[in-house]
Amino acid sequence: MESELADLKMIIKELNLGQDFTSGLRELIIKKPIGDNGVLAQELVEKIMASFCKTLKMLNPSKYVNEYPQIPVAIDSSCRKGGRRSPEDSSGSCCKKSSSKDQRFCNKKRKISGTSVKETSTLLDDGHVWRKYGQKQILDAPYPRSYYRCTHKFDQGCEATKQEQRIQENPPQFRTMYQGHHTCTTYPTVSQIFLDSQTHHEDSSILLSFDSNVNHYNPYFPTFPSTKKDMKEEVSLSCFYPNQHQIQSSSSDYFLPFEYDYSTPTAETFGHVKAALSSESDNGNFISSGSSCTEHCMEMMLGSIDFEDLPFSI
DNA sequence: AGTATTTGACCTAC
DNA sequence: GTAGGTCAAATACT
Repeated sequence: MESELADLKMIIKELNLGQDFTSGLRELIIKKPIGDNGVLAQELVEKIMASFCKTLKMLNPSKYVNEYPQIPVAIDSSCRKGGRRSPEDSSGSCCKKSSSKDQRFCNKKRKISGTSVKETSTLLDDGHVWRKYGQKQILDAPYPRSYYRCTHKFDQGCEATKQEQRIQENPPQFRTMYQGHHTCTTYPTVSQIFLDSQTHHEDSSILLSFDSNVNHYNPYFPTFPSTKKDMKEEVSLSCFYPNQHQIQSSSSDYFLPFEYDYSTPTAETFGHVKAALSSESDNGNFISSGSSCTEHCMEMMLGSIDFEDLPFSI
């Protein structure tokens, strides 16, 4: 029995390694698309990732959750579909009152590992869709703490949660604590990638895609931007991170000339940026530049461009 | 009507 | 025993 458990642990460990390697490969492909086969490669990587997740979910016994926190563990949604449950439901079918209560707090162990804390002056959109499920007044804290879970907790078993709490009124200061990793297949928006890049890669760059062709498969931007307003908000948000904002792509339809310094906007560089935003093609439009874009530059861009008049369709 | 938020109650970890 | 995290009915919103 013990040796079987040891074997299972080894299998899960190996699968986790494979998952990590595939994740690394995905990042590489996203950063450096490999020509004509790039889309196919991205699709294959997504399928491999899905396969790893599926296998790990099947193998994962709940008692290993703490030892392998990166394993996505799906909750038995058949016992809690649709969020609300009528009182009579609790006495029937799979969720008898006692077992329901047993399950209710099965994940209630206070999470210590796998957390990250951010303190910001504003409550920024982190790119994920959260559902508020509680608010609590905390002892000796002047402001209540809000509890959020990933909106895909029940449909995809995503266990990511976050807590938000105002810690100061003037100037406003908020503390956001993230717990768990997103295992849902809703890909991050530009702002999320940007926030991640702040945490993990000092010199990372981002790609702004204004692709309006829904058939063009791009796993990181499946629906972006869904509206022109969304796009404006995404671009606006990036203004908060002026020194790290780079617009870059190696397979762009539109290149900003590299000989210009886009960190100091001039009439000339503005013309390039505006033309890039306004251009259109069948394969989608990309802006590419080796220069970083400063907050000032982004603000001026936003001020000078009428987003409602952009030619691509939504 | 469907979805999201609010909020008091409940339960567990400490 | 208490503080903090979660549930779920009620309520608000779209």
